[in-house]
Amino acid sequence: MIIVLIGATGTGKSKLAISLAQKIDGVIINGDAFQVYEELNIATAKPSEEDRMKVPHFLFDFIPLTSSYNVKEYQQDLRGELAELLKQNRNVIIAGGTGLYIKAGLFDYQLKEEEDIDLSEFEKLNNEELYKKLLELDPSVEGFVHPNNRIRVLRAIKRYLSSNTQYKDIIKSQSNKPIYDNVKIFGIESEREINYENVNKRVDQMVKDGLVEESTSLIRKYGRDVGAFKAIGVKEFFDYLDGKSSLEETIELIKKNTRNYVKRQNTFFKHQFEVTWIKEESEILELISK
RNA sequence: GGGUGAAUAGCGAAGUGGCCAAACGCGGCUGACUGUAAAUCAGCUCUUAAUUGUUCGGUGGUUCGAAUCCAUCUUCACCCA
Repeated sequence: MIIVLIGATGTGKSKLAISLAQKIDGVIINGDAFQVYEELNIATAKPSEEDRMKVPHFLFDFIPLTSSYNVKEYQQDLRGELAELLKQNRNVIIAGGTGLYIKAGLFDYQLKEEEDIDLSEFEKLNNEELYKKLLELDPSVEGFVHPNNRIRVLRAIKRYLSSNTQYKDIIKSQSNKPIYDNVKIFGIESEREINYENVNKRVDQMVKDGLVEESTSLIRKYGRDVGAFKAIGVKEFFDYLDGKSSLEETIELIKKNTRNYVKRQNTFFKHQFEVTWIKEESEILELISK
């Protein structure tokens, strides 16, 4: 059985995952884009050593901070772990907040091997020109990518050039269903206001636990050009280190960014998954015992 | 007690007679999402079902027309006593 446990930041996913795993003799696989990185512990709210002793945890804390990781790699890693665990007939709980990663891993997203393609030619273009160029190459993305969304436009160009396949054909080739049997997706329901309060408290706790020290020392150690430093709780310290914002402002910004992130997560979950929304663990236990 | 300046939508801040329901920023809300996803991007944000109604500290004027001009009051800031 694969149980997917999603929910916005600050809804208590990790805790629930551990408790649930203990009850059903399950293991936990990380479904979070940033908890895969080493060294980034406090900002990502990675489960503690102690928690990891209680229940086997997979795909946590295993990518060097300075390497870049992406959906494709996660898809492979997740499927690799699942193959192994399902062979052993284990109950698996995938818990995390990165909807895209979880979806790409579980559903039949076609992410082909790609060669490196030099996009520097395209990067010189302005948004409008770039979008026009994209439509010349792959007209089927029209309506799927906003012209201002440079990152996506560039990605779409790269995807087309390296696969030579139109976007609509990639989508068509997929079933839009999980590739595994017996997948149950549960979402932790939380009122926005309570969720926000928890986020604020959680950030304060992180600060007490040494967030400032961890983030600033990692930035000093590795510089700023590190993909993983896009994490909330790290990037906000750039201005702090430059003396452009105070510690208080920085902490407030982290809270705000987390709140905004909560909103985006919920939008994704709501529209991209068929979620059974639950408030308590008992509801999951009841539903999976059927 | 005297003088000067300020008061604009949730906040900051433009606007100094018609093109103003009022730029812009922030915050908030909604949404998109197939290799940067804790990223990136879009829409909405006085009010109404609406080409509706009510606004720019209060009141009263001037004017065909006022957030913008005049008078007065209130509050705040600074300066002089």
